[in-house]
Amino acid sequence: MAQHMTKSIIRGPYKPGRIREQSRDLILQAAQAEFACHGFRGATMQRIAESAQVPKANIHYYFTSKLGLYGAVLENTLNLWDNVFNELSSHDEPAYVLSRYIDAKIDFSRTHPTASRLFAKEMISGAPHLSAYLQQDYRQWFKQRMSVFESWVAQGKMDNIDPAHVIFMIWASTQYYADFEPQIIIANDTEQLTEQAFLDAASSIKHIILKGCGIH
Amino acid sequence: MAQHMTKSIIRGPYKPGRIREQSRDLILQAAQAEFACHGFRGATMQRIAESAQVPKANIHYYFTSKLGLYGAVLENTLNLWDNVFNELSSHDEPAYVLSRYIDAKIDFSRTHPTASRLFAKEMISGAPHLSAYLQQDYRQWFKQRMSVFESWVAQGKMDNIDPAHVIFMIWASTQYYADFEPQIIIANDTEQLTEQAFLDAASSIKHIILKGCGIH
DNA sequence: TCAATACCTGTCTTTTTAGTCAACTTTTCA
DNA sequence: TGAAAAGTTGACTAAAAAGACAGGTATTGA
Repeated sequence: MAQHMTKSIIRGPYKPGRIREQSRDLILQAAQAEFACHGFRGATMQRIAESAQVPKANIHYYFTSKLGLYGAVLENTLNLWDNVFNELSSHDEPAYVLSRYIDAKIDFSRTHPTASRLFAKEMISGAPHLSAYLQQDYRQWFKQRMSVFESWVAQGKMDNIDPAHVIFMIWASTQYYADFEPQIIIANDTEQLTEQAFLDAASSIKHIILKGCGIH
Repeated sequence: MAQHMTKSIIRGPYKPGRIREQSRDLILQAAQAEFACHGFRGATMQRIAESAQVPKANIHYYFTSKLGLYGAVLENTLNLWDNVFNELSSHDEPAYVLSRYIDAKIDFSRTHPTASRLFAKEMISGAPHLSAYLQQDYRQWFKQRMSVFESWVAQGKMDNIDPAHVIFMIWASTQYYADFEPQIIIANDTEQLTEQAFLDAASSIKHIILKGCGIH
């Protein structure tokens, strides 16, 4: 009530669908964290409800089922992903493109760790809910990048390495700092990963990838 | 019965504890796969029982509880890990050590994918059941390797890169081929990963890591 | 102001789950 | 060989889970 009034002042008068959007976002946020931590089967609607501080029945008002909620979370997270990486399309200089891409990936790991973990969990489980995405957008994206790398190899701008492995190495290395955080924290003897730690990681990864691929 | 007789012929006369060992192994195997796929909470005793083709009550005869079973699976897998990597202790030539290490890691991903996925799932969940291991054996192992890298840097045998990031890159890149198999399969446009695919991956990773670190 | 619509939630049902237990069979070894 | 020990399992219980739903409140626009 007081809360709703405040929001209406900030965001304008109520319209049908407005509250819907806010509540859905709140639930999606909590659900993402819960699914990222415990996987689809391990997550419970009750815990998601508690985390979002809404009654469990409220979740079922906005989402058809647990599976429907999970699908919405995945879709939501995929959009986020696309928005972040779409800009990095094409450029002639591999050093520039790869540097920016590695920076963006590391930044994503820092700012959206749960999104990264959600996908990691889904992949490790065999990606049963991502087949449509993997077969289409992802496959297309991957093939495009492959051809860019191949043109760089043909132009002598980098060593003759299978581009797939380079891409996998970049993904693996950058996502590692989100997905395997506990391991890194203990190795670093620290409480939590600072922004500087992520910048250092990006710097090392860029050094090794660029030099390792013979890119100047 | 027939099964038991066969085994007794192959492995000698029965002794107390013999059947115990066999049944435990069978259950542990099934449990590892189930926990790797669905995580601790997502796995169910019923599914593990079906996968191992034993009644659920039989699992509770050998393991105190679901948590006890999970602990046994983790311990079992940790031993496996140690046995594979302990040999690679120390050698003067970084190129030799890192090459063999990368080969061993990739081979582990190929031959023990569920073990890799089990740990990945546990890490992504925040490693709630691995704190003891991480705080002791792992920490110790990590510090030892760090000092080896530092001596290489001091001797001018490799570039001045924070060793932690190099180790993380190797782990991330090699484990990726076990943990993110669905993604790699779709990118490669194949049905399953062949041994050759793993060898190619190892080759590319070695090229990039060694050259990228300035190791000759 | 006042219907109409959107939103909220306590309570209930059904299914799934971990774990128990007592009766049973098989194996061992003296 | 036969009694003790080890192993096996169907049937049960209690707790936790997803989901349904009716009866409520809040918001809207005319």
